[in-house]
Amino acid sequence: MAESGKKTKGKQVIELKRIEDDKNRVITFSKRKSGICKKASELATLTGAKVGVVMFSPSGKPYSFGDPSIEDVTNLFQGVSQPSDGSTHHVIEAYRKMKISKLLQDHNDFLHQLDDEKEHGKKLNEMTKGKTSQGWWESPTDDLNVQQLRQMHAAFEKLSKTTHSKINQRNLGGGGASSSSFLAVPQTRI
Amino acid sequence: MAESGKKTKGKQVIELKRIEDDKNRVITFSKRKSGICKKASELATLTGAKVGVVMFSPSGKPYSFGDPSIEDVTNLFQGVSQPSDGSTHHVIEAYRKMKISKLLQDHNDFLHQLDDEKEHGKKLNEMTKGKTSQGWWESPTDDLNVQQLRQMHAAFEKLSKTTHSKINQRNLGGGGASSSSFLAVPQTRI
DNA sequence: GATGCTATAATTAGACT
DNA sequence: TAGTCTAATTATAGCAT
Repeated sequence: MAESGKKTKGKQVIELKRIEDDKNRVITFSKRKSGICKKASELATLTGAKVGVVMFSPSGKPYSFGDPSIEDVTNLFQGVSQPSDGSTHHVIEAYRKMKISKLLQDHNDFLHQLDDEKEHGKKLNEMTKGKTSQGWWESPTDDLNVQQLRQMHAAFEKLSKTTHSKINQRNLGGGGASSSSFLAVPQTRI
Repeated sequence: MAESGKKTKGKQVIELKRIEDDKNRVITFSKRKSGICKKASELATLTGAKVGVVMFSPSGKPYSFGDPSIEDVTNLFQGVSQPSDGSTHHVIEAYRKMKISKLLQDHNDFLHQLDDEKEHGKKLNEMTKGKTSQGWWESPTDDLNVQQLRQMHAAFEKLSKTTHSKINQRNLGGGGASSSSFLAVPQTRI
């Protein structure tokens, strides 16, 4: 029969820009995430290198790969150990973590919305409906609060920078100017 | 000519174990390091994911890639170093509050800017500002905060709807971040 | 919405520069 | 040390399940 002769189109070239189609984007993330982890694993095996990979999916879910371990590698990179502070109120801390994480996710989605005119707030709505993703912030380690604040700020900072370049800033003349310099504030006494 | 007919052997299969030959191992690391960073960059571009990669070469040199930046991504996952003093419990606590407060301020500023560009989201902005200006995040027993988060959520959503056509910028600079954040840090040594 | 399939694009081992 | 070339291996885009 005059069949097409080929079962599939095979791999096609794709443009190096954000994949707009929701489903496709998620599938691509999933597949390529695996690919990168495999590559990282091979690199570590073949060369004996220490490799750490951290990825946050478009929806904000964290994934990681590490050899010897993601913690080891990132700590090695930052060259630090973390202070264990067991004196904080854990309930409040947990709540705070949840809130911060949530806000961070919100911002991620918000950024994408600005970038993505087709989808408006569809995803945001779905997310709000209750499937707050669970994950890294519920990890056993209990001393991530300060760090997570920095995460938060990094996110905001990026957001601000991105926006400022487009919108003529108006609010940063006075105290608000510290948006970008805030992170540089050392551990000073309050 | 009765030559072998092929200029090179092409890519050969290699065992998934440590490459013993020194030179070969280093070359492989170098090549595959580039490959992984490229993949990571593509993943970030295609799916909007945040990706961070940290690698220590066989000789101990650190390399990293990050989108938006390696610091942001690793901070997001683990947090940056904190000079552990042991006596900073309370300071940290207060510091956190200050930072949260500042973050919210920055955030409000951001909302203001968007609002300034387009007047449609004015009321929502007021709402958000009103809810947050009283310091809800500092309440010791804040059981309603999730709800308020959702309100903030709504504000984001509405705001994005009114402004997304105005702001048409890619998330965080895209490819620009890639090239500039692919850096070797020659200071650390293991 | 995750997995498997297939044809094709992309990566890379080896040799050289 | 990094870049080039070639041939062969891998990864994966588009579909199907």
